[in-house]
Amino acid sequence: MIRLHDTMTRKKREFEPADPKRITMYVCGPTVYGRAHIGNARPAVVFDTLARLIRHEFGEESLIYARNVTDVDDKIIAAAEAEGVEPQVITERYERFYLDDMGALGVAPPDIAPHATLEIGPMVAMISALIERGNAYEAEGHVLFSVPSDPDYGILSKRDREAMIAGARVEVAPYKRDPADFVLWKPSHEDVIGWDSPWGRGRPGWHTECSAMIERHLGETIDIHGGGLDLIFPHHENEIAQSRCAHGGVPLARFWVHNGFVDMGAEKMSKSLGNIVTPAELLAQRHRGETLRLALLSAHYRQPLPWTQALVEQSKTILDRLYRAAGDAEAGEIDNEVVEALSDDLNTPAALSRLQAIDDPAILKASAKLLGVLQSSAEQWFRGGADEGAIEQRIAERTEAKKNRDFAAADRIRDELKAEGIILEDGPGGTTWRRE
RNA sequence: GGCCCGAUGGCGGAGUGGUUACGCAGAGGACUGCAAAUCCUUGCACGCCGGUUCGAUUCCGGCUCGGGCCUCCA
Repeated sequence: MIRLHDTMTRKKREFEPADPKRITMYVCGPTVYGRAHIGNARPAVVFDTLARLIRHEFGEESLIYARNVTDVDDKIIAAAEAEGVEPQVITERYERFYLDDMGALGVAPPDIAPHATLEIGPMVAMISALIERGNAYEAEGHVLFSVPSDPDYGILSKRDREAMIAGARVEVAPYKRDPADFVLWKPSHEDVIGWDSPWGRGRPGWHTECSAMIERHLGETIDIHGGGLDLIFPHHENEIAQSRCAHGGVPLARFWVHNGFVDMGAEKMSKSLGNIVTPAELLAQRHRGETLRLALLSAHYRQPLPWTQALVEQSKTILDRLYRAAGDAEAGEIDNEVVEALSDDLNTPAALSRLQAIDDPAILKASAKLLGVLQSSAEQWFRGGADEGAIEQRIAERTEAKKNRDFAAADRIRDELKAEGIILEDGPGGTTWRRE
């Protein structure tokens, strides 16, 4: 039995899918205009882990996991203009980077990766439906969602109208009937990417994409909708409003699952604060993706996670030990306590703790797979990518020096290899080596 | 200002009404030419003030501090 915290009710509840043979999960994916940072990676890793758990619990084929790609957006347009290229050049490049980066973190591709630009038809259809139902209106080439038309608006973020108006940082464009109304469709000038629509040439607003893609690929009500905490308002609130109103009031998602932030110091890591660290940078510094993944799973997904060098190093040490413990074992049975820990609202720290207590290599290997770690061979982890021949030769030289009790020479060789990222260890059976 | 979340040892981090996980780092020891790895041993905490209770880190209230959202944001 899996229990999940649901943002809508702010409580942990038993996760009972509507159809255990067809569980639907949608997670807000990247807007592809720049390189993902570690904070962006957290939801990808968290929901990848949740997907592993669900598949373990309900069967490999039970889950349909969709993660969208936002490939039309004002930031993309701006980036394209800045480089003097077509938006597709930007979006294709950064989607490729995103998949590479997430792949390095052991994140499996989702089952479905809908692209906003390929879903314009469904979006136009949904917007039209909202207009027909009186939940949206056209104004100066824009189509806006009428917030006052939806009495349930605010159910997820627990905001009432007065609170939202008190906030009043919303742009009050002259064509808005109500300050809280948000854009479903906006006009595009001739030199900007756009599609023909009943309201003229334009492009969709961000919130619309997700609602339309969910409807088309997964259905009117999905089991799990995930994303970062910062998406609760306005993005998910708006998705809910659109979908509920377009579908006669049926709920959009049965569970709303939100991950906390990765922090730098006391603040969240974010591009606008300029305090980001990217997986690409860390990987370039010889850190392994698996290390970064473990670091991201070291705190419960709803807690803030302070990102530090020490955390990365600690994660590496833990993985070294796990790999030594697992050796070259084949995966065996999965440890039940690991499953139980994960089943309790994806308690990865508790699962990791249990993992470190498993002394059967086969069970360890199988159980670690639920967390998406320990899936290489120990040989690959400790030695992969190194120039074995050269290292063996240096070791032979050092062994000779040791035999002659020339410890200065022996230590020099060891230090030189250390500088190249190779650790030598003398054991009863001779000298062995591993990558740092 | 409104809404929301958090505060656990040097660090990371679970959890619990009563003997307070686990990991990293540290200390001591074994082993080693010295290391590394491994093994053994080991010190260290529940923000403040009240309340409920036989008993609170755990429940309730207040406070302080920190963070998030309210604009793009994982």
